[in-house]
Amino acid sequence: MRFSKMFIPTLREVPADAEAVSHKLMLRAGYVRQLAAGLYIFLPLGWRALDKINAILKEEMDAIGSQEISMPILHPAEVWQQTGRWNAIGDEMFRLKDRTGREMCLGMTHEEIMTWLASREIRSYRDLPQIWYQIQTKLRDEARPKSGVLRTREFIMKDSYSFDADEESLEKNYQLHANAYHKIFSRCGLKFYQVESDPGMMGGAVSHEFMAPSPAGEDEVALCDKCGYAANVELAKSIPSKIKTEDWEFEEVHTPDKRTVQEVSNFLKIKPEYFVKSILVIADQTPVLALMRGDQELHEKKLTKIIGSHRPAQKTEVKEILGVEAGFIGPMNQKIRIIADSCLKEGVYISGANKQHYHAKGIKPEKDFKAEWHDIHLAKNGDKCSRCGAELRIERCIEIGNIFKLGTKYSVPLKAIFLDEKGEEKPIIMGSYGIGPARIAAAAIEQNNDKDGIIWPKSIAPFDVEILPLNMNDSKTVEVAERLYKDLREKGIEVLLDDRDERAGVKFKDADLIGIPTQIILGEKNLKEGFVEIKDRRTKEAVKVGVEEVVDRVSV
RNA sequence: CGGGGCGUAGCGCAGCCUGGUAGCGCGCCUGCCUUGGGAGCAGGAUGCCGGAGGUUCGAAUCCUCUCGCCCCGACCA
Repeated sequence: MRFSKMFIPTLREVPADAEAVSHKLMLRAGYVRQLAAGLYIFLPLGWRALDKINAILKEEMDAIGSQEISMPILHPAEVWQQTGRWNAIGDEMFRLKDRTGREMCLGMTHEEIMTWLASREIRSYRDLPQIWYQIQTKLRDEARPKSGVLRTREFIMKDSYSFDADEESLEKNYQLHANAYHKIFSRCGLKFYQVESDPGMMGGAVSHEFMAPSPAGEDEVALCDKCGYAANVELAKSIPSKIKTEDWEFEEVHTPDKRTVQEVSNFLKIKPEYFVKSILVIADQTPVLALMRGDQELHEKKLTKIIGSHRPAQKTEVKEILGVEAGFIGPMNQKIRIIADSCLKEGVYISGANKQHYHAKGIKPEKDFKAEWHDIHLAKNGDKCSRCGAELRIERCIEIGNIFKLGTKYSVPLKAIFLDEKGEEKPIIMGSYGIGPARIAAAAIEQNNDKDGIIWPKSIAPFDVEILPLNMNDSKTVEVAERLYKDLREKGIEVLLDDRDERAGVKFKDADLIGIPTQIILGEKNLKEGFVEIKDRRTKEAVKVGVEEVVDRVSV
């Protein structure tokens, strides 16, 4: 392509409402434009990059026997009603009515429709296994679209679905996908981790996420470099640092108006890890007391798995239920259900004394209070790995893909049944697998950029090579540029020729910004001696090469 | 949905407090000049000051409502 004919609206200044690096660079380099919150237009360069990513997705999907199909984006409500998700999902689903008043929605994912298809067409174990996939638009009315293309209300997704006769076969398809995903993300030049994750509303028991480390990400993962344990912090197990067991005897300490752990800690000059933090929550009308060590954070999702959905108690409720003001509550002599974090099992602690302006020192777990012990704290840097004891590290990541074992969650309600060898009816065992191509692009930029702009991994760059004829008024320059442009393309290399009548500086700046991996620089002086420069965008290293050698020296 | 911030030219911003009819830089257009890191000179175009209502002789500026966008949090197949 010729730069002069291609729509590449680069920006000198950063639009004010971009925060994430990838967002800023995608806007500045002319890859995307924003239509409204969470709605993005992909411009020619951006679309080419996505095409590259999608081509890789297709190759790797085809390689595991997954078959590409295309499903409607507009769905009738009934199918979603049958699985219960019509009601389970709230405002995140775009809903509408057709002209006859029939309720419809815009697809946010396709488990229902895929299963619907399977239910009509798959009869026998002989029809299994199947893997179907599509690369297609999804719509979700996100509460908070953010970070450019990373969280949007409309986005393209590669979603595949496996249909199996039994668990072993599902396991096989699950591993096929996991392996394919490793290949895909590696080929896209990303640094990534496969981590254990919470299946959430997708249902099913097992799921993994593929996470690309980046400060722009929304998730945190806990990683053990020694044994390889890797999990999203929403379920990561960890062992907080051990503390010394003090030989305090039980006593009540006057702590006037000192309520928070920090306040009491400062007042008594005792570190927060010697405190028990008591948090009252209300789960379905029933009060539950959650106990944390003073230096730990409660992880809501972990608690939800144990007691179901809940909310924090209001101040008046605390007084009503426990008979003492928030800030002075403790676990002793409580009649209500108590969930305590496992790390509190050992040690001697301080907590509220259940008495206004008093805290109790010398509390011994199991002796002074009973509780159900669970890991309900948020894993943090420096915690120990629950498997091998080595130190964990927490890294912020972008979720670029996920894989779920769904089991029969969708096949049962949608009656996707097959007859096995014995003629018995069985529900199809399913899995679902997603990848966000735009997130791959954004993550690639997040992981590969410098002060001058994007540095695309070769595999997903919108072009392989950019030719920079520095002076378009020099006939020799133009002649060589045109010849290289033609020869390289004939060799199957995708070339962007900056044929604009711009000064050298502008061309250099734009080339670095849009990030094509290889630049071929044609300067007058070099050309007179028969040389051009081949410059690597990433290292900025340039080599002088004879004009006739260029085509052979440029590899894809 | 809760908290915060911002809407003035294509982009980045000033002006608003203290009301008097719109400004800067970049970009854009024309010409000259220049061609190895966002050149220079000369000339030019561009605004419902997000929208609606109100106060006032007069509103970008003050007041009320509303819409939009961004950030933090909640939420997130």
